[in-house]
Amino acid sequence: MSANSRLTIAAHALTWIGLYQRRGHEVATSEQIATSVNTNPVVIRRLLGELSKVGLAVSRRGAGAGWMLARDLAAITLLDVYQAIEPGPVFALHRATPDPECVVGHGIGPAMAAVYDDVEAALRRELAKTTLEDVLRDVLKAA
Amino acid sequence: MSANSRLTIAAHALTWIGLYQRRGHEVATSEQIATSVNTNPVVIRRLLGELSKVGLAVSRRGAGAGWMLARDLAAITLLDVYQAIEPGPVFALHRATPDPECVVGHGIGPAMAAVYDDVEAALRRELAKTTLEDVLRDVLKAA
DNA sequence: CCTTGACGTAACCATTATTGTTACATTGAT
DNA sequence: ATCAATGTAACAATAATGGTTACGTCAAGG
Repeated sequence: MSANSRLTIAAHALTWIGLYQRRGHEVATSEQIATSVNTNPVVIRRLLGELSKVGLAVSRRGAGAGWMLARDLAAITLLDVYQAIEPGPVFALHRATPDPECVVGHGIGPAMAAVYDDVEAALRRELAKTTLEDVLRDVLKAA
Repeated sequence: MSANSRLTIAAHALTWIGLYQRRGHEVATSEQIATSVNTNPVVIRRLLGELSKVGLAVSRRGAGAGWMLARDLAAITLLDVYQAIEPGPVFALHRATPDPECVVGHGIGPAMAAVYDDVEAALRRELAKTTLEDVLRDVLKAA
């Protein structure tokens, strides 16, 4: 599976902003975050742009611009982040429609879809258990 | 996420073989399966090849060649199939190592890895709940 | 022993998602 | 008016998936 690191980067960015703000700073720039993540600032701006659309982050423009959290770290779960940035499901059905004349080809789609729904629900339940506050606590504990 | 349909196709193929065998046939050809799945026979052979490596399917060569199940449908869970064909994890950590001088950059990897382990475990638990026998029952019920 | 049907596999290509990068218009406090 | 940083377009590189063609290999049955 094309493992993607979008959730990792998004959680990293938000956690970084949260810690930075707790240390007394107003806003964090995409360049600062990109340095910690070790990537390009545009990657950060793109991700935070998606997060701002769903009300997890807020950006300021002009002089003294940068990013802030829209809510406290404790009020953001990994599920919130996941839903903001993950478009498609983990598993897909057939690319081309299976043979509808075949019993299996006809019934396999709904059967698998039901399973996939349960799997996605379990995945979401698990992601909902962890807040970014939890993540930050683990991060500081490891230091 | 690059939603992939490999699990769907694999479950479809195995279920098809299982039903075909119950109807009294010895072996199923990749061409027959491909017709039901609506794809190319090579795609089926590639997938079943991976499944045979972990002991879920068996192939015969020569004249009268084709595929058989290595175990009954009731003894194959979707987790078995998933583990045979899914190489990587659903979520990945950073592509490039984050800044180790940064508190967050240093601790975020292990923190997220722990969460991802729990998520994968939940996903596997869910897939283990369904056997191909269950899938076939749903398929026949829909007919 | 040789024909034959299907497997096993390599080699491409097309499509898509993700990530990295450059470039530039826009914003808004100072 | 300046200027730092956002918002966004555009493009390349990489990788995974899936479709296709081609061909060597195998073994049952004539």
